Amino acid sequence: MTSVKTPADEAEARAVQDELRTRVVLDEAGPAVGRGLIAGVDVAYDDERDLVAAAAVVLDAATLEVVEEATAVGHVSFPYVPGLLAFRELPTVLAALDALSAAPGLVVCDGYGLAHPRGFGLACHLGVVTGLPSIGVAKNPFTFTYEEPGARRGDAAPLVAADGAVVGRALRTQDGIKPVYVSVGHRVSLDNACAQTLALSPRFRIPETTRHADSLCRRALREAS
DNA sequence: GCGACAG
DNA sequence: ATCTTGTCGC
Repeated sequence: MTSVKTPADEAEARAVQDELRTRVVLDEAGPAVGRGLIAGVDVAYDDERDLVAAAAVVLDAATLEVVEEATAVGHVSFPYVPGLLAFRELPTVLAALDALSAAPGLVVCDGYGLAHPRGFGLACHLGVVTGLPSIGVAKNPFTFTYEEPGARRGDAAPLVAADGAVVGRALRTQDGIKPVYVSVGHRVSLDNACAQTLALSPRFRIPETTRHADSLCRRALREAS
């Protein structure tokens, strides 16, 4: 059973990130591509009713078939503040992950990991509190910059922070389609994170894990009373 | 000081 | 994130 404390304010949230960031493990390669179980997580909001629904969908890495699904519904406990997304999403996401019958070998998050103002995005936070290998695959470049990668699937370019540090990679998952933004979460190398992302995106821009989790959390939100 | 800014 | 049908294209 894992959980995330809800900070009283933004300053406290940043302090929590600064403390937890020291626990991120970056010297492991991560699971082999195409083997084991991979979970995708995502959340949907209903600000009117103050609800948040999270979904965790587990795929067989070899076939990309769904093998298990879990959802959780809760109340919005923190506002959306760029850089503090984890405090808004993780409490419910962790509840959904806890409902799975078996721990996955990798968790794919909808957002960033190391590519973050304090080097501790959503994917790092999830990895540290669960102990599971994790990566972040975001749909937007946030505050980072990159040179346009080649036009073919698999082409990539470094994702760079304002200070010049490479914090991830802009990765083209489909020919001629806008890239996704991959960064390391916990216990996975950037090369492996990109290889995993490509393997999970054989047909669409967004990884199958995230696609399944996205549709499931929306359904869970609709069916929430 | 004023924006910009993952979801 | 969310408001949102049909439609253009492979």
